[in-house]
Amino acid sequence: MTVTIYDVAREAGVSMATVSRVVNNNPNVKPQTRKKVFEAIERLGYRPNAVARGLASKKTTTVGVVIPDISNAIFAEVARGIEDIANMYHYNIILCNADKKKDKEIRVINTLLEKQVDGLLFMGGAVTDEHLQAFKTANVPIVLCATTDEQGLIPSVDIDHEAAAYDAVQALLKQGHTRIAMISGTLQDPSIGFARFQGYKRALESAGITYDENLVRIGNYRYESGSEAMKYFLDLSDRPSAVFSATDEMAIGAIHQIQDSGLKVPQDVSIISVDNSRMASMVRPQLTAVAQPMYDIGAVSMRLLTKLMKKETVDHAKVVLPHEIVTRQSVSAI
Amino acid sequence: MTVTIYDVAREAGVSMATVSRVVNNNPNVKPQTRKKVFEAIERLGYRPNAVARGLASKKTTTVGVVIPDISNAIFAEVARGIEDIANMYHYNIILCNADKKKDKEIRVINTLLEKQVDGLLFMGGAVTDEHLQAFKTANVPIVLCATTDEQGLIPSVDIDHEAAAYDAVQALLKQGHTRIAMISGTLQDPSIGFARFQGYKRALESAGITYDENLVRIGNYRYESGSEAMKYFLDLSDRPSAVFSATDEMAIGAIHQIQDSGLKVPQDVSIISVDNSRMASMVRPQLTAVAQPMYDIGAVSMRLLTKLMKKETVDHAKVVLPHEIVTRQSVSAI
DNA sequence: CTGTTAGCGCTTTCAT
DNA sequence: ATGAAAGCGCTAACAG
Repeated sequence: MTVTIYDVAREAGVSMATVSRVVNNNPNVKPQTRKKVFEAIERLGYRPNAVARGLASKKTTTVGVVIPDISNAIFAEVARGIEDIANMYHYNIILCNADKKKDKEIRVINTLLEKQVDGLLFMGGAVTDEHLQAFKTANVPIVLCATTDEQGLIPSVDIDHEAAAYDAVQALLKQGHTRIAMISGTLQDPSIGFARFQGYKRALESAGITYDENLVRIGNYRYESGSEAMKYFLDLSDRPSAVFSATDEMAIGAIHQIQDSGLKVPQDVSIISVDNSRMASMVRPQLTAVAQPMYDIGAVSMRLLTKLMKKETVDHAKVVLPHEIVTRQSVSAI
Repeated sequence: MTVTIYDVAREAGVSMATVSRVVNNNPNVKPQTRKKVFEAIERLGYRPNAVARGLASKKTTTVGVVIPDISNAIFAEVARGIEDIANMYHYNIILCNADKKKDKEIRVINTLLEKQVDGLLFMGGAVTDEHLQAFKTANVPIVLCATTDEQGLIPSVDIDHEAAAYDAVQALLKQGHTRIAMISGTLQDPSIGFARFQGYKRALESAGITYDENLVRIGNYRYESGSEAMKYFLDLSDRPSAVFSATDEMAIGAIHQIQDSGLKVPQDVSIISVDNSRMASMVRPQLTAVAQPMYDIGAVSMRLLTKLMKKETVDHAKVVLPHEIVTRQSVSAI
């Protein structure tokens, strides 16, 4: 039924070892024998069984990727970066959505490890002690992707979310804004939520502006929640002249809310966000945003993982990719 | 170093078979023995090796997914549908981007098959004879996802792209438009490109309108190409009063092009598209579009694949999911 | 309900 | 340059 390496060996009149060598491109094979083997492979339609190979060699050339949600544009972009580099190094990826839920994350990490992945890329919510525990039992390298652990024990690649937020708010400050609101993500989320909120507060502080909790609303990263938050701000007696949104999508919701209430962006309210997804240039006015290099985060973390898997020594196990502000039309001077 | 089923057996004072039984939830184990085994597993920190299991049982509980581009929102949505259902049936997915390139598609199909996936979900460009050939050598079920083969030999789940386009254009016709342009995808793409173009032509025909090739531009599905196509139409001496776009993203590019030239949507030009991605409600005016149920296409195709993998008999191996037009604000009467 | 025993298809020493 | 043979860790009859 299925043709095995043994069948090929017999057909070619050589040993299994020799077939294995030609299949694996081992140079120690006489060209003539190699040819014979290839012909036998062709004739029989032989297809190597990667599972058997994995068992024998203890390598599967597949890596596990745990991701919050592949249907989120930001993460999908990271995933593409990961897969491109994985492909380049002949790895395949097993993709698991875990929705930033701790239990689900732990569960998929374990099944990935059971599947004997050669390495693991983890993109999730907070990295808790339980995560650390699970990582410890893995005897394969792990890199955190678009996240970091508090203690900085695990290799990771990410941007500095706090600084990104800080820079975004600075851009608003520089235009003379002083009443600056924030549409935040949940503070439970360490990077996108908490870190960006911290950056916002630090920027305000640096300008001597006292923090006003009425100017902060927590959204769920979605368009609608951006709209709702903005509605709240607009109804304030003393409404903000500028808004910092933790994500593009909420920013766009805010923009439309402003426009729908007859006001103008940026003339009446300026808006800036962090992300710079493709959508940022697909709104009017186009959105000014701090760019997170998502594709690169994916690509670099996969590259780092390949090095770790090859046991190469790496100098920077914690890489922080630069962010930059891309100025479009949603911010103006007050 | 690594603890195996044999170690657990010794530790628990039972045979490997018994350990295997408790790990696999085989009911034929005395509760007491089961308990002993679980304790040994716990004590040793045993983690079953899925690769070894795969070799022995000839099942990997993983399915291969070839997708054009995971960073494309439409496909990412399908992928999420696939993964959710896969997860529900305890399958994992190996994800491969193939960019609708035939060579790449054939290559990943083969590596997926080498990895002994239990089934394959194929999302790609045209299904050529070479594809059919590759599918034939697979001895696992395959389902086409958001595509179909001409001959209808392979199980598939998709919408009727031709009818979707037809319906979209009908909606324009119903509003009295007669000069209707189309922003198409490449005609090489059977479903999104060619089929939608055919639907456009058929709708025109049904209304007795002669086809004018000046009213069709080929885009690349991206925002910018929608803008460019629209610019071309706007420069026509006798510009169209309505535009049908093959995708949301190009439609949004067109909307902005119209607005940037001082005209209004839908007052001056109506626009309709096929997709109904989340972006459709994130533009102003909100985009009227024929909804493709992408998540469902993914979910249903994965569900179908599970049935095929379990060798259940399926009555409809070719499922065509319904599409519906969701009316928003981008279309008005002429 | 439990144990014995062959493999699953391949890689990898170790010889030759 | 090539072959022989011993596993890799597990499942699946089969026997009892």
